[in-house]
Amino acid sequence: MVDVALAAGVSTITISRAIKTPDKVSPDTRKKVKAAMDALGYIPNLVAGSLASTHSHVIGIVVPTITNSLFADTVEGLTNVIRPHNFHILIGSSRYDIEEEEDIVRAFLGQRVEAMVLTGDTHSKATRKMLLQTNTPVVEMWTMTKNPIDMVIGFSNFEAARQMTNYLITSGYQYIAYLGGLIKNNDRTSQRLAGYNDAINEAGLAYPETYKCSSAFDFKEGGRAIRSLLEAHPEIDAVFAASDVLAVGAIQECLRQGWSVPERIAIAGLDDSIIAAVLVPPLTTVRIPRYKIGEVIGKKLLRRLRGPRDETSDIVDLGFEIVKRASA
Amino acid sequence: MVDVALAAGVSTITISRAIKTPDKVSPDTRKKVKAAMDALGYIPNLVAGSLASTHSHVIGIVVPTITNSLFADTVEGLTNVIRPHNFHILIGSSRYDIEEEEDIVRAFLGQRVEAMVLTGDTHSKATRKMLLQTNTPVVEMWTMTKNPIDMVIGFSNFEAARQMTNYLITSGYQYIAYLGGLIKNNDRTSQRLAGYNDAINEAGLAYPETYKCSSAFDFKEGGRAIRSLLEAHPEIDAVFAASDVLAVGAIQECLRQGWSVPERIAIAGLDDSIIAAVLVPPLTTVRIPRYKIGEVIGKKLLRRLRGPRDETSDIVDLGFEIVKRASA
DNA sequence: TTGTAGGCGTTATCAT
DNA sequence: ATGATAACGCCTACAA
Repeated sequence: MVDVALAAGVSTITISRAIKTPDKVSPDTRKKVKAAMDALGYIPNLVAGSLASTHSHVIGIVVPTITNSLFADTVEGLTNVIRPHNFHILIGSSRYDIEEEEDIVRAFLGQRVEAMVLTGDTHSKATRKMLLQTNTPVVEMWTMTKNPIDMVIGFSNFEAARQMTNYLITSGYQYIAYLGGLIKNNDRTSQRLAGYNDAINEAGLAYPETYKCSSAFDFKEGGRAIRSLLEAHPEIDAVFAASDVLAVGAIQECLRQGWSVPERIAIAGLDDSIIAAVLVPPLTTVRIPRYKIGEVIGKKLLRRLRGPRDETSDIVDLGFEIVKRASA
Repeated sequence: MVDVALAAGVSTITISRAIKTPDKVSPDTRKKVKAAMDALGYIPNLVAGSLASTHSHVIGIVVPTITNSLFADTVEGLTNVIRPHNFHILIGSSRYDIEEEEDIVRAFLGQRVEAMVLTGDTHSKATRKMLLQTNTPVVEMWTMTKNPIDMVIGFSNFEAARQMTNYLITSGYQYIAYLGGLIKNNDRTSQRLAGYNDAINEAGLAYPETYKCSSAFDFKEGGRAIRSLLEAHPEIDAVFAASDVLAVGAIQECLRQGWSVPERIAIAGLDDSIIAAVLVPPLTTVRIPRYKIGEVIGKKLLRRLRGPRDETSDIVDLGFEIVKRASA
């Protein structure tokens, strides 16, 4: 910057202003500065800028897995909103482990991210403490919670599961099993299970505990689960898989076994992943506003970080939608 | 850090050393420092550290789209390798636009990323210039090129397309159309088209230009393309879609139209995306080592940035694999 | 509209 | 093994 200043015949602060707040500099100087910058190939050191201004222009986000295109949609929505404002994204994947999440949060806070976006509302004590103590704006996403760290932007996993289960019940299925994800330290999967239980109870139904399976989100697990379910309980006529991955795996297995879907057994999922619509039969599932979640996070954070006071609620429920297709 | 130093009764540099190079500090002081840090909830400011040391511990990566789980796999592979070494990832999506890529590269260099990972080998002049001038380690991925900026880690899109086309030819198909992505400023799609052309020519075949379609990567485009192809050229008995997305869209459209796959028309893809195996019929496609690409990038970069001199080649061809399934 | 002085929170360097 | 001092490259505050 000193070099550029010398070349342009001005002081360094004028260079800084010409870059950050061009309208505070005369058009003439602006031109000279631009020329000097180009000539020298100057790229401002934003690290130094961050240190001096305490504005890093970076937002951190932790997702359980990057691979899963579900969260990728949210990340894409977020970047698209914040990029025009010169914000960037530091991304980390926790592999569904709150200790790993803690490590990432610590590292990102060290990088002085201006805000943190976390998946779900289940975090380690240390994570909560660090975030509160540093007074970092926080978004917990893909969930709804009564007791947020700060902002919450997502949908009710409980309601999504409850309504889909209800849909199966009112469609006339009598023996509805449940295929869910691992529950430990995962509020999304826990809430979905709770939603299923609630719907079943409300309807006055009662099944053995073994109507419920939980496994990692994996095609193969979905197949394995449905096989053991139907072996143990041949009366089962519908399965609600609280994740499309499991549902798809289950449907594939049914094809292999010659069990027709939905005639022998109906299968519903949750996510409306990209596979759901192209599957044969197309999957009845719950559509989550994945991209929108990212966009809303971006908008809320921009306001919180730079904008005027935000009067809108810090808890945003973006809802979901039951998508009825042929599989159930 | 000053507060921690005071609390521990040592100087700031000792705090720094206790964190970064614990073995250079006596076990006793280490304990005192740890206690002071915990008591104060101290989180070191890595921004200041980056400025002082010129090591940001951040690697930038630009992908055409985050949404696409293809690149997400690569990002996941990369993070998993570098996380244990305290490196982090700044991610950006260019939306298949080299001007956007340029903006992102400029911003990331401003953040003083220690290395940049780019998709493909087609970049703006300014992008190349910035990267070379700043002497930043660069990886161009998902491609092979004779004229790299620095490192190249990927596979030959030309060969992948050529071999798949060949497979269709040797399988006995006579009229093989091509469905590809948009070619402008995209070396991957261009190379795939070239590979198809090469195989067709080598086999002594000749088709009208209208045997080739190009469109955005989108289910609907795949469907639209195959409809117009078969209307214009009913003799076509196979389609090579140089992307699974297009292939899946095409297969879905065939189902709708009542054209059996592969009897009426065979369809092959490229990517081996997660959908390929679960589709009905399962998709014949080309498997790309997506996750591995990310891992190798991580390993090479770690060596380049911190390790001993790397004697292995800076151009790594990770190959691909023809996956034969029922659709062709 | 432009400039001066000082500081952001670390780490490199050189000493002890 | 520990410390004193001076950067790192920019921005804030204040001044002209």
